Amino acid sequence: MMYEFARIEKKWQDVWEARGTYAAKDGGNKPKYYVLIEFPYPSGEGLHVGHPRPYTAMDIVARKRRMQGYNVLFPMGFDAFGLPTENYAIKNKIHPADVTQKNISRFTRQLKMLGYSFDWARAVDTTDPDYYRWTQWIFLRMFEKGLAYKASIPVNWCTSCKCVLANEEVVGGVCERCGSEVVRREKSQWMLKITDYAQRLLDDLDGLDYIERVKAQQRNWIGRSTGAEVVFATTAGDELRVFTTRPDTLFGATYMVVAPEHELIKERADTLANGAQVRDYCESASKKSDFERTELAHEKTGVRLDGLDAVNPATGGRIPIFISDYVLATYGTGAIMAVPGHDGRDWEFAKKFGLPIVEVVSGGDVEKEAYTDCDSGVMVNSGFLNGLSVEAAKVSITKWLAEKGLGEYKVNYKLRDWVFSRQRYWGEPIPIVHCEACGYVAIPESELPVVLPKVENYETTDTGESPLASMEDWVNTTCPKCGGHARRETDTMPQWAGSSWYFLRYADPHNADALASDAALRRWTPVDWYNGGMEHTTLHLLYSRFWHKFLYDLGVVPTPEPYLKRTSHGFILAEDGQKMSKSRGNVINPSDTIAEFGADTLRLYIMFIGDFEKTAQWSARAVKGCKRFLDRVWNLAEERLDGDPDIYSPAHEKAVHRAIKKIGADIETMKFNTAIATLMALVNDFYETPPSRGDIRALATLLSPFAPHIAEELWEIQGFEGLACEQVWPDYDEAKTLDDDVEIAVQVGGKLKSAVSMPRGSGEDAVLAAALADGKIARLAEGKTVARVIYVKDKLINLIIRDTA
RNA sequence: GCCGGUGUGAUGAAAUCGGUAGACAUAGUGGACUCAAAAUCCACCGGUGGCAACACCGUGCCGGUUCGAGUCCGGCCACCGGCACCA
Repeated sequence: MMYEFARIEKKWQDVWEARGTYAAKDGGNKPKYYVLIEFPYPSGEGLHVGHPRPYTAMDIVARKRRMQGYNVLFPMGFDAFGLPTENYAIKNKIHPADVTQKNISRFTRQLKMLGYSFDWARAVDTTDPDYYRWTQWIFLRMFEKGLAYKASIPVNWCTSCKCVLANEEVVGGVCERCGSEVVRREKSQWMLKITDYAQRLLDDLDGLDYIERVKAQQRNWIGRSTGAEVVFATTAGDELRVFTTRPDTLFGATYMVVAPEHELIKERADTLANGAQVRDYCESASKKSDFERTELAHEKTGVRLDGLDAVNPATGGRIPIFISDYVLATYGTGAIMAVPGHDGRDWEFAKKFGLPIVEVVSGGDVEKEAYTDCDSGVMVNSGFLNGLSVEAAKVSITKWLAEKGLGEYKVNYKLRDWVFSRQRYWGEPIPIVHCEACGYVAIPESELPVVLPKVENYETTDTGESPLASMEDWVNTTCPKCGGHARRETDTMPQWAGSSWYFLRYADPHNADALASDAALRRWTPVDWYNGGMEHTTLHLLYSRFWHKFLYDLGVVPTPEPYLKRTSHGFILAEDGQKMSKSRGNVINPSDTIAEFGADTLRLYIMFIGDFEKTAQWSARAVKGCKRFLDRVWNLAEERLDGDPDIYSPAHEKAVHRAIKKIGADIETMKFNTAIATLMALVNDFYETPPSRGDIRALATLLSPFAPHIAEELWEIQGFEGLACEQVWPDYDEAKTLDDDVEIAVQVGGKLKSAVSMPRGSGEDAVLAAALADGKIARLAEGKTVARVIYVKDKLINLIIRDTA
């Protein structure tokens, strides 16, 4: 009989669905285990081969945990708000909600074809009003606590999406999504104060089992640095505050620089001798895109503020103030003290503008380049700091500043608040109205959800307003506070809103009274193991940690962190080594592979392709190898064998015990490729010596997390009890993994020369005797002295041989 | 520049602790089966020299530690990912 994968796969998918095999059970006393993968954005293109890599990996983990006796929650859902759907809808004149429904059903169908053990009854859809009601609810709690606020700030404006972007969405100066130019625009935006949580987001990483590169990237992104805030007085009586990580170099501050957006300019421009020139500079800086300002503008430019100087609080000397775009308005105070002797950028600027460079840390040559080392070097030209180390000087000057009321110890972060408004239609409405009398007012909880109205025209406008703004009947409303006239907020939330808490909803997906019940959250959260893409490390992963901490502070969730363990998969490249894309025509559709070889083959191949964490290249030829393996498995067991299903054959007992050990360990460390290699090697053994019924039982059990359909079919053919996927994960006996006789390598002078077979556990004397009895070794040792013997039990013996003196 | 990672056959890759480098697979070569092909099964498969036994070389490069280094240490080089005028 042929291995009819299409029939078999459909058959078992139907059985599992009918029996509710993979439902997470809210009762019972098994320990829980929550396995999570990032839910997909249901794009119009359907499933891509990139999707099954993380899904199959975590399906294997979920299946193994069930076999290990856990009550497993392994859910799936759809992150369905977002621009591609909206753009597709505009182009094809279909409502985004209809597009979304169509895409979700296609994704669901494709995912079911892969035989994943999701609990489909818990599926969530972020665009469902019953879902986004709670997204809005969380936003309102943040608004109450002052964490959601409106501010007019320079934002990143994507010229193609006609929409603002979060800092995290701007990559290399262009829009992360469409690659178009991003420019600065001053706009009033809803913001979320993620910066209030910066320190906790940083500190709590220490206790988490995240892969190191994820932790490192989040730490970098949060960007904590310590130093001091120092107050400089200006000759006009202003206080000019700066942040510095090197307060020790204060005596070397020979000028100051403020960002073009700094308040001081607005206040003082009129009083300056060169006010017009300063304003021109500001204007041209504001017109530059982020790209021009950061990537191209390494040549320093700037203008001195004529007639306004500052006083260095340490030296008492007058120093000039400049305006330059190398100082960022959004970091620190938007102003710096410039120490050209010990900062590369300040040094460059000082050289260009002919400003004095003072050495305050000895050890370099400040005329040649800035000396930035702070580990070695001694303070000079620095009054009371002279002779101190840099570290001691930092402490001393900070104390001095605090005593004089001129400054204090200060921590700064690169992390900025999260720009939370989008001028688009297909997102969650922000549940706020603006009342002329009361200002911004929250929609009462009883009126949630604020449902996204059906509009005729959801195209974007160049004015930077959401398509909702033109819906007069919807926009005009009454103020919940005073009953007067009010206008609804017409911006919507970014795509990252719904995904910031979706894993909580899986615990209790149909709850109408809360985002999830307290009991359900206590039962299922936190997530035990979360796998997702590296591209979400500073977006979704950081955002959802922030939301979760906020919910923890409110007492809504029981733990301060949402995910205990985080792993990440590599991308799948096309066969030509390029990224898969429609335009290149090199996209592999999983459905085609399933049709040709079956879901089990695809699952196996995508896991066998290479190191799970690394980028891998698709190979159609290698897919066939996995199909060949399953054919070989099929041939072994397609007819019912006789014999005891619980006893391994003497010929294979050792190999089976080893396979159980190896495969179990490999799943835990995500070395799926070597786990599959172990299965292949076991089957190769079975071709050399026919397996018993018990051996086949072990094979089907071990294979079942990887290739669940064929495992189930063989299970049935062999007449074993129950389902393969419901078996207990087998134990191995360490003693039975070991050989009675071992091959011991014999080295002479560290070089492999021979090998001897010895009983396991043999002592050095016996092995040495056997080694010397070996013809080749005897020849090498003839007439010489064995000066030293290194023996590694059961592995190797190394003889150091010298000429007899 | 900073942070993280990688470098091994023709190819994808293996190698818990420093202990027989190349498991498993793809491609290839030879054979069996077949009228033939495909499929399947069996064997070989890092390089050089040799009829062979065997010898020498071999994990990006240079050096070190060690009886012994793909693995540890120091110094380079190349590539990939992230951040970047962050004071």
